[in-house]
Amino acid sequence: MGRIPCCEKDSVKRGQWTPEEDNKLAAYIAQYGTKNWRLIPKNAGLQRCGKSCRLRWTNYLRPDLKHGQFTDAEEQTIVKVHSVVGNRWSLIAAQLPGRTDNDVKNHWNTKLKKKLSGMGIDPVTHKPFSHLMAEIATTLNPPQVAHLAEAALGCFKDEMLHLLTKKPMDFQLQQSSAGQGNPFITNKIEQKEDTIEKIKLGLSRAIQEPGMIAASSKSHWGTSAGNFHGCFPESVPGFQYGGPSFGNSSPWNQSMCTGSTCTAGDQQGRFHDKLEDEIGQESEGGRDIRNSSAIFNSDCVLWDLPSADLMNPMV
DNA sequence: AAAAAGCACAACCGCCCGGAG
DNA sequence: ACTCCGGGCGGTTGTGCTTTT
Repeated sequence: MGRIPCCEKDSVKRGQWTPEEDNKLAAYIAQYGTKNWRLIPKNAGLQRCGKSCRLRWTNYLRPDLKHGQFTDAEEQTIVKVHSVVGNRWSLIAAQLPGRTDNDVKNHWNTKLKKKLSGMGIDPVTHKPFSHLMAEIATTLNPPQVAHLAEAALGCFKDEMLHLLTKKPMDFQLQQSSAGQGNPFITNKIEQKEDTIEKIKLGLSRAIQEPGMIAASSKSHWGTSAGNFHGCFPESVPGFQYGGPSFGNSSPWNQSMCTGSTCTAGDQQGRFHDKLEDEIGQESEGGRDIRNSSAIFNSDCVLWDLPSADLMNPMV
């Protein structure tokens, strides 16, 4: 059975929209509105599928849309809301006037995910990678923990190398400031290996450190910088991480979600109910992620690396 | 200077869901 | 109860521009 297709695929045009098509669609909608998307392309004289017209309108032509770069504030909002509702792009976009779910999704996938990863934070759970590894490690026996550390390094090594070597100047500056003074290029490979070794050592230690595990299960990151042994970068220009989820209210922080197949929908729904209120209050009263800046004010404890060593958040 | 790789963004696809009739 | 439609979503592809090699 199944539904009838929204259009005959053979007879519709696909691909990039031309300015002419845009004009036709915009003019038609301005006159007749968006009542029936199936009829719109036909009536507007467009060889397009109704769904394609709807997407073009909602994602690009709508007059209230904002085009251009996301601001820092918008990025922070995305991260903040995402930490509460996950990949519900329309919900996130609703907090950003003039932005569409597709905009937000694209921006998330192309920039913000990398930015968070670069900060050592898992973009799915919004927890630091080290924290996640430690949580997993609590369920394993010591021999398995060692394997876990190896596996984790295998997973992250390529990305780490990418992040660490993307902007050689950072290394160069750090090297000279450390008084070592060797030319960057000749030491590049050695530095990579050295850094990987440091990460390896630190990660193994983190996973096996009982205090860290106890602390992480009790106090959530960002709420008590003194108890949390996580690894965060120092303040990133134009980007601050955190939000309401950094308190005990976040479903992520309660380990209900462990990946993209998160099943905590009910809880997320409840948090969503509070979301708009929270965001409203935060933007007005300043009770927001800026209060969790303590996170950014300590060097990485877990991996025994100064935060500048680990990541370049602006990659 | 040219080719290759990387990147950002627009657009599409297939599936699902809820509301209206 | 059923169909149709609009809309949401995750994933993916296509395209054009920029950066790197």
